[in-house]
Amino acid sequence: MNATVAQRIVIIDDHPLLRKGLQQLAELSPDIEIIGEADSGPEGIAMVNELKPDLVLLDLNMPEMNGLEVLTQLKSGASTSRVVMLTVSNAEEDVVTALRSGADGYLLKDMKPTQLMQKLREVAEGRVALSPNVAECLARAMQAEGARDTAPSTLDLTDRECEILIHISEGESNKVIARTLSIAESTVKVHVKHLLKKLGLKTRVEAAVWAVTHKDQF
Amino acid sequence: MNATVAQRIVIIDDHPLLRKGLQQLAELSPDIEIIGEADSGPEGIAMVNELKPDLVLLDLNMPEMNGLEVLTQLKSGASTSRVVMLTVSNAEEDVVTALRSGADGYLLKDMKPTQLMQKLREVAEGRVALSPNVAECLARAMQAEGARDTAPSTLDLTDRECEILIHISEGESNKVIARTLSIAESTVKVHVKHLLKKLGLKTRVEAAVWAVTHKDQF
DNA sequence: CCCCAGCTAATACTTTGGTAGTAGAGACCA
DNA sequence: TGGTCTCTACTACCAAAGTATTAGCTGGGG
Repeated sequence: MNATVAQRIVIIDDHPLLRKGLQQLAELSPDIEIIGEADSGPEGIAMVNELKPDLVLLDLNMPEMNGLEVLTQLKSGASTSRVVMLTVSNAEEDVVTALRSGADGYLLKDMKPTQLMQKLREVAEGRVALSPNVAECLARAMQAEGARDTAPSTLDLTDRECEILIHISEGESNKVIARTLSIAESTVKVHVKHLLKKLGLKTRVEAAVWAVTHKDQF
Repeated sequence: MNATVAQRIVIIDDHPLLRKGLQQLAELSPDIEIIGEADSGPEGIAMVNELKPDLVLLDLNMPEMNGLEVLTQLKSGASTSRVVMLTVSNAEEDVVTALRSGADGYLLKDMKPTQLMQKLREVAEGRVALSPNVAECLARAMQAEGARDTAPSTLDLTDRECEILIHISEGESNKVIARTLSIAESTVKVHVKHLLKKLGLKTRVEAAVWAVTHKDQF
């Protein structure tokens, strides 16, 4: 593959020092460009939705909003960015949950810089990047559970929120939705706000697009 | 994209001569491989179900079983093969019926061989292949019935309007669109107003939904 | 019993979206 | 040359969307 265009990356991590390190590392790699940094989940989600990076490096352990929550919101949202977890924890549960939730990679912060860059390139090519220990960990998890159900992806929109999402995707205004459901417009606004938050989106337009591309999935 | 693997094709046509011609043509194209030939509908259906080709070339006018019947059976069955009609008839009715029945292309036998191969590659990439005359024919059919569809879809959209429509469908605000296109927000508003008028819609939400459901069509 | 989640509703405020009218610059065509 | 089209840009105004906060009501579970 010819990497003519640099990978555009957003980092979501609450450690400034680590972000600095990644910055420096990226400057040595012409095929990797860090276009944004966020030190919290919500901020990161907003940034991803705005910048639409090729890749998101996401820390697992953050105050305020857990990295896994951020991951699910990113993956359920309009974003098509690939997401790689970058963390110190190789707890089996976290690894499994992250991958189930759609993570495109799971790397540990103790990796050598050159290895890390190599892994990021692999992700850019569509592969799943795992630290060696993580791979082992994953194998064990697989053995442990054999064959069981797949696809949790609960996506906890309430009935009412789903209903309103459908109306949004049909181009209806809050006022019209309110009238057809016989509730107040202010109530519709509340539901809209909640479903936007849950989907990790910012406007009803994104919600409408999400709804038509993921219909049947909510 | 990645043409590493050749397209596996089955031909269903009752003219041995034409089949021979396609064979020779395929031998000159390393990315296209004919893995089976059938000279009747029932035989073709059986063959498709067994070989599961990437692509089926299907004649419309065959004795015993009409090509459209074969098409509907293939599309209603377990097969995931793409089906391209290859025929001498460009009767409007046939074209419309075939496409409505799920055909992935409609080509005429008088095409130049190189053109034909090109169209088949387009189908492999997920596009719909039409002979030029067929496209015209289809356009006429649309005009004829366009009254009730709420979709004027004359597609008068200018380049700029198309561009902005795409940004809308990605959930971007007028302000963001203005910034990325390096024009004023007021100008974006003008374009939005025009494209809404042309599409017969009232809000950008409807436009976004229209765009994602009719992508490639504008 | 209380607590919690979901639905309802309101107020007040800021931002964004959409309409209307005007107008200049550049391209193209007759 | 004049006419038309596209893109650009502005002003002004009103409608719609979204945020923030508070709060009453309900049903189910610990």
